[in-house]
Amino acid sequence: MPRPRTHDENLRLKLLDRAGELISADGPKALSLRKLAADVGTSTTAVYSLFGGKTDLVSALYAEGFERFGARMSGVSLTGDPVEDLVRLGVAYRTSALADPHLYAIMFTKSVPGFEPADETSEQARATMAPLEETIRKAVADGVFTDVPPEMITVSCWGLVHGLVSLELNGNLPEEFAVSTAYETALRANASGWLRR
Amino acid sequence: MPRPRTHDENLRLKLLDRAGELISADGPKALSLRKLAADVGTSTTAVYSLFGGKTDLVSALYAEGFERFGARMSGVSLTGDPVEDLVRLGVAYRTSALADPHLYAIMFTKSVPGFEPADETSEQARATMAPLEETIRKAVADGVFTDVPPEMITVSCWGLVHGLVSLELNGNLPEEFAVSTAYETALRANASGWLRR
DNA sequence: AGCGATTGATAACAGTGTTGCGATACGCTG
DNA sequence: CAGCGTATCGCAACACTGTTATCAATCGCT
Repeated sequence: MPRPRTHDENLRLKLLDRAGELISADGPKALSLRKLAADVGTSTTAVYSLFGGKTDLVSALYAEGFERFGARMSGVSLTGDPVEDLVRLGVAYRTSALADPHLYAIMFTKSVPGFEPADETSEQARATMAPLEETIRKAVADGVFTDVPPEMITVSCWGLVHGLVSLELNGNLPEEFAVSTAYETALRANASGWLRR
Repeated sequence: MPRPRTHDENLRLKLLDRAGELISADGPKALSLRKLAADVGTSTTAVYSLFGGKTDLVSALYAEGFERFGARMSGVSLTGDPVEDLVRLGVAYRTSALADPHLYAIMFTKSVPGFEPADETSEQARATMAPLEETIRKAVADGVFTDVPPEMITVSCWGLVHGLVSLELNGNLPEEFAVSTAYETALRANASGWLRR
């Protein structure tokens, strides 16, 4: 048989790790296949045999990002009070995003030019929102939230947290803005807006 | 004196126009200085003498984007009812974003790798939100909205619309989701959440 | 007419993702 | 044990990118 393969699962993980580091350090622009390969002691060919190309490598990072994200989201301890729980989930969302902002950028903004998430992985993205969906579904069923399709509230909450986090990461918020407290207040106000009156 | 200059204001506008077209057609990745120069019948040097470089060209697009955006926002006819007005402004925001999504991407997501908005232009960005700020400031002063710093509400509303629009443009929303109506409902619920109780 | 100076297109440079070639290094066969 | 076959992977070529240095072209003035 041929020479022993070095493009194995181990190398795959090393590439993925290093790629994440490079992106986290200097942004998506700094992720070059040549530099990546040199850093882990292989050639650019490895990326092609293990992933398929640069966009597929990014796709793998995308998936990993959602895995971490989903873990944090489902790790939130819920109280049963919908408003309080939505706030908690929102805070966890922000914490996750701030933990690795560049992964977040890959997930939710088109920060790597050629990359478009595949439908399958895009499905995984929404699966991350399961705890949120469940909380809202229950609140509507219990008559605590107003009677609209739950997805409507889900998307609204998701939109709010995503928007606030995006603005923060993008540097669009005023300098002297007390982000943390304002963030929580906004979450609470938004959730309250869905209370049955 | 030297040869007559052709790198003039006229060419500047043609470059800006064509750059916008290229980006709107195939995304930021498709904006190449060589192609751009060829399309308007000049050389890449023009971009350097007129703008300074590619990122500066993008910077000019960024500014133009905010100009259009600001025009649409301040063109909204207001009623005096804060909740209704926030909904109207939000709808105008979405309309603007959907009108030229790639310009929106330049403005609010880091869609062009090397580009970082300068502080000055970033200031212009927030100036666009003037109608929103004014509406909210008044509602708080009148005691219609709860008594928190107005910027807090402003950022919250901005975050919501920005988040929803981003998710929509990014393809993160479910296929069969009735975006328009859900969008309006979400805006109204969020605004209602700030009502004094 | 010819000089001087400035303008702008051309071409070189360093970098990118991607692809095809070809040396490599092993198991199997003779 | 020599040598073949073959899967594997590093290197180099290709086409492209933004950027910069060079240098020919082109005008007004002497």
